[in-house]
Amino acid sequence: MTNIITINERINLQSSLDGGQAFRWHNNKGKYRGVIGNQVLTISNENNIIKIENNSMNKENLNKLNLKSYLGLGTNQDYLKIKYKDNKYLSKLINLNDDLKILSQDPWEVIIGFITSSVSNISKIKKCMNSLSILGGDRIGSSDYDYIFPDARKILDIGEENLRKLGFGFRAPYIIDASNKVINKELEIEKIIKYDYKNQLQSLTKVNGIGRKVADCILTYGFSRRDTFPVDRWVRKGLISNLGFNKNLNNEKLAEKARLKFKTDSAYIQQYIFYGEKTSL
DNA sequence: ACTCAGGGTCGAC
DNA sequence: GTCGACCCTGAG
Repeated sequence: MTNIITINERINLQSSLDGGQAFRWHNNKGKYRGVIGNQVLTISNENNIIKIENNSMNKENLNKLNLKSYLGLGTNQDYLKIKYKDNKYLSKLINLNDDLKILSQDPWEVIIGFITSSVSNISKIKKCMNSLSILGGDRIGSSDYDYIFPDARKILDIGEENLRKLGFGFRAPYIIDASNKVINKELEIEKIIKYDYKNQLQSLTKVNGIGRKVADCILTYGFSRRDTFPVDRWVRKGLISNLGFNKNLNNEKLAEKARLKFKTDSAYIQQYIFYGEKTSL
């Protein structure tokens, strides 16, 4: 039984786990506790080595490869520093946040998380997502937030009115729609990974409450795409103010342009810009 | 108490 | 393509 795993790589836990990609990691004195799959884990940095502890009630063996994949550790993005060294704005952001990693999370939870993100803020998204998992999910650990995220069936059992009571507001019917479309197979999550980008967007945006920006986030954080460039209010600001993009373009056009420019660097560049603009670096 | 804005999207025009 | 509506909550 492997209850502790160490990985000799670097990650900024704050910006990666709690910077707006994922909404259910809880910081307790620098250690981040959260759920991956059906296990409760605590992740910390000790002497520049990543330490992952299993805190589940029913512990299963930790799989190092899966954990590395979740944490975006398989690949190294140091090359970005060199590639963009002549761009003052980007090189500053890259160097300031060089241990920021893009996670590969459970697609369903990401779908609900980013539907919830619409005109909201990170702290409120976290509140909603945690309340929902507590109300509808199976408890798998001893702490308040140790729950598996509820599946579509369980969310339908909870119902729109209860989602509104939890604070989801006008997003509640969107979440019900996503759940319905999963149940009746209008949205087949396990198939989306095989589609090309255009069809992925088309499938996801069939769901009420998922537009281009939310779909791009879902594809990035839930389906491991890295050639996606979600454009929100912050990223729009960065692209226009600091990278010379045309302010007359709408967010979808900006996303297309940025995606063409940055190709498979897109997801990282986008996240650097998001993080940078939000913390006004 | 009141205004404002926060990882947008939808439907009507 | 543009515009108002949409829920709620914490900050000022």
